[in-house]
Amino acid sequence: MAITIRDVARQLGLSTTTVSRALDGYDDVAEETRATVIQTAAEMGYAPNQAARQLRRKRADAIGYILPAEAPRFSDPFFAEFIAGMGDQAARHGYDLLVSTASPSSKTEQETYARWLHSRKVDGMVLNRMRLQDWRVQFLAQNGFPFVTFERSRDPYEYPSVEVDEQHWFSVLVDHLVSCGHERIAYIGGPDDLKIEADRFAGFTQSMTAHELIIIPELVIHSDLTTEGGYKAATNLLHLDRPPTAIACINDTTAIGVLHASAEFGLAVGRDLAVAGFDGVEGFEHTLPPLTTINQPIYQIACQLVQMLADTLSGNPLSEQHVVIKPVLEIRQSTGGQT
Amino acid sequence: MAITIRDVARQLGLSTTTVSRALDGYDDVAEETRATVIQTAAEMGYAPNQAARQLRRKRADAIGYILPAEAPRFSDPFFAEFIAGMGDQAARHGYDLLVSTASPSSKTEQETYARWLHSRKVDGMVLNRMRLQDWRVQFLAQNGFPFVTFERSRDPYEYPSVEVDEQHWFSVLVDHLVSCGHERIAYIGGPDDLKIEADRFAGFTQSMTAHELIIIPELVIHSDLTTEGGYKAATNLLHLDRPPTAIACINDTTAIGVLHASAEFGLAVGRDLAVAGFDGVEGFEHTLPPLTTINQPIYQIACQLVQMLADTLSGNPLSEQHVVIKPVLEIRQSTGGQT
DNA sequence: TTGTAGGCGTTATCAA
DNA sequence: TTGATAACGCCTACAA
Repeated sequence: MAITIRDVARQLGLSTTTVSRALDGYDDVAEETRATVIQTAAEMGYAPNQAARQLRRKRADAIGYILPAEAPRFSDPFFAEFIAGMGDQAARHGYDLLVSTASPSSKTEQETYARWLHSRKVDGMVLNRMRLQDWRVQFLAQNGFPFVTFERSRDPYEYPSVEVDEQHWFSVLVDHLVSCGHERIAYIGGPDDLKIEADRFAGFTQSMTAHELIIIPELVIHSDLTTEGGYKAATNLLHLDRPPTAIACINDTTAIGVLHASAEFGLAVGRDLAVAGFDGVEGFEHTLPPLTTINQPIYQIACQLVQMLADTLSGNPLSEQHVVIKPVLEIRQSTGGQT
Repeated sequence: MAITIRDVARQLGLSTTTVSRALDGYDDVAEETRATVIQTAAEMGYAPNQAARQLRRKRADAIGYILPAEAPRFSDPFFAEFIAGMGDQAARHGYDLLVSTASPSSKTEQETYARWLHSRKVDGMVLNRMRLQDWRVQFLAQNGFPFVTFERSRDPYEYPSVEVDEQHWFSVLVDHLVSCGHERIAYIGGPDDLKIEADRFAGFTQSMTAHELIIIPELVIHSDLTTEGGYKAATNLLHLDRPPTAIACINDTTAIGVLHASAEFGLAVGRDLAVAGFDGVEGFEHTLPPLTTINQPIYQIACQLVQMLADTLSGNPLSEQHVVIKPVLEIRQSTGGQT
């Protein structure tokens, strides 16, 4: 059995109260007492039982994140980076990170959120991959449960969030394609109910319209944000009688698949065909050719989210409720940019 | 405040005992009583307080995983897939997955393991990226704490694990390079203390020796398992007076960087230079050219690990203590394989 | 400055 | 079949 506070107290001939307060840094403990307590506790390998502490303090010192994993063999590096960021920042604040997986909008997803909320397993949650109408926002907001999000759904609730002006930056990406001389530009997006799909496609439309270019329906494809999806979508596009000269992808992962399909068609990406992504996942500057993208600091965004959640949980007012991050357009060879 | 079991009991005019037992499926409760209890509890939105339950039951219904994140902007997709697999399987067994991050062998890592163990935040742990001598194995084993690992360290303790015969399969990979006619083969590895480094390099040596080829010291490089590291290592290799004609990489992520460097040197990978990786991360079949690799079912391995841990925790004897997974050699274009 | 005592919500033991 | 009661380990008024 693990060592309890009572064991430490008994060992020292003190009451559990004193030990508890010494360890928690209260100032009504003699310095000398505190010193011995801390030392003895460390020697004995004492660590407070979390369950007991949680029960008493009514908080879990944990934050939750439910990975929107669509399928087995889910390996979008975006999430590795996102989780690493949350984990690091959570640790800095003394929080644990509880992770579960659930298919978006599935029954499992609902059950998991409900269970974590009701059972107080976590003190707050981080959400991303927001949907246009997001039941999670409604559910958490209505239950008064703390949460922060990356991207904002369109639900009429007030909550802290970090976001990127997706529409604007996607239009910047498309502007870049246009400035390279492209007119017949395709778009490979994601599921219709996702906020990023709506925003990024809006950015696509915005830029095309501003340049008086026509959006050709057969060049607009809904895919699933995976490399495999991008590969298939691009294969279809390149089979067309009049294929596009440029393809703007909703994310980097999709773009990788497009690069592959292009190569199979014998096209030199950057010369015969321009390809651009969005996200800026670490390591994707090493694709062939290197991928032009909108680079968002995913790790920092994840840190920022946890920071905001931690502030909320400890009652610190947030200086900014809606943090807007400015990503960077990285022009690389996949759109003919310099090496 | 959340609804407690007492609220439910009061509502029904029953004792908390009966409610608890009805909900937990004990058979000494009248069927009729159970039915009303279950229904009322659901209607009231009751969910057991986890902290109280854990305190009483002396288990957390959670398993832990500490992500060996070396640096910020950590985005190896291997881990996204690994976490997704663990999360899914944990959920199936009613376990939560607690994730933290720590730099390998850092003080933080030690503190986190110690804290989770002593505070009983988790019932068991999953380890990977094992080191040759792994303090984690010693620490957990000596404390009698349940854990499972992917790969085995060389510590003299008995514990359940899943592993791949890394040496054998890396030698298969190198055999393949040799069979393509290569003799001047380079190796880009990882940190010296990692089990996979020792094993995969041993596989390299084994194959080279078997074919009576010379291992040229300047063609053996220690890198850091990242794309960036692979890029730099390959750049150095290709700057040599007599560069290699083939490069075997310790993992896929490293290989991606090698592909990039090769392109910068104007080399057509698959024709001028052969490149091979190891891991088989989902989506990496779409690199340019598609990467020859040893494909391990990462998702399934993660599931299997959690399954074994769950069995251990519930006292089921494991049918196999050391599960050996057979990966597959995927020959693709990066080594001149067929399209 | 230190100790006593009660309770957080649940489950297990024992008695009815 | 059900209920009273105690205990899990900790924290915190309150008392000393």
